[in-house]
Amino acid sequence: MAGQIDREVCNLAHRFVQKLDAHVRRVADELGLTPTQVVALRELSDPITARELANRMACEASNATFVLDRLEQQGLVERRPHPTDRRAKQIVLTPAGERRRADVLERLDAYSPLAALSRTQQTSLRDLLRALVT
Amino acid sequence: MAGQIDREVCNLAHRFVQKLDAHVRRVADELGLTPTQVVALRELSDPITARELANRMACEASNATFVLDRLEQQGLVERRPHPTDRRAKQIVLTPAGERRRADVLERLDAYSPLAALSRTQQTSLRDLLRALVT
DNA sequence: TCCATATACTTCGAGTTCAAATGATGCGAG
DNA sequence: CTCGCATCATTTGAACTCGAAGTATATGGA
Repeated sequence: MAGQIDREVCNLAHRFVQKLDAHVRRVADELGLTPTQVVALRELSDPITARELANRMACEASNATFVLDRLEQQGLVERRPHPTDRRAKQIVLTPAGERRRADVLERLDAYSPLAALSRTQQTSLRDLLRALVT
Repeated sequence: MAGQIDREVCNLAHRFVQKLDAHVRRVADELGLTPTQVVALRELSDPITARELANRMACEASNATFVLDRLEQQGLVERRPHPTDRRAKQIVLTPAGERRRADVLERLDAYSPLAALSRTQQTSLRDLLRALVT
């Protein structure tokens, strides 16, 4: 049966992503942030636009707005007018935001979700997923 | 860099699961159900317990309670006392629930999320994910 | 120049999720 | 038998998600 393996793979993918989320949640609890804030800080490397953040977070733009509201309230980011596109806004980390981001990265990197796989297995997995997503 | 491939794989997995969710959402819209109801109906094959449903749905028990409330309100399932364990309840599909489930399965199966992969690729993917989740 | 279409951001509602607390029942160790 | 701990189901609260609708700006072509 074709549906058989479909089912299992979907279920496993779901569980794997849940595992990733659980780790993010753990880090968020440690740092007194919410999970989405952790992900947003992870992705906020350079000054980027809100849409670009949504792309990196793989979510809708409305979610980016939502999390940026919170981060802005906490003084971790700043919304500046975009230099060339007046529709857009440039998101910039404040100094406090930079420090927070450093904490986030340090804790996130203290765990490799792919540790159970060898290097060649990791690249196989990457290639298979690439084929599925595009 | 190790973190490099970690990042990409996690992102790809996230996007793949989003694609799966989008399909479920589409089916849910077509049938006038919510996405979670669709997933619950898919998993409700035999009379099972609420905990078992949560396991199959890969979610917390409280979510199973939540979705069962809705399905019960709509007359699609029934909660019966469990024959041997008085803590548990047996979830049974009503005739209307059986019909609904048939619709759900038909539409869900009309699309294979793994169509982009060959059979051997599918089993490779399954094995890699198995190793990650356990 | 002016209009049609596309894009950036935001607001809002409905539905989901997890996690913690609660009450009832099962079950094994002493 | 009974005490202590595990398990089933439920309730509740905070946060997250999507998608649709609305406003402002951009951009290409008539």
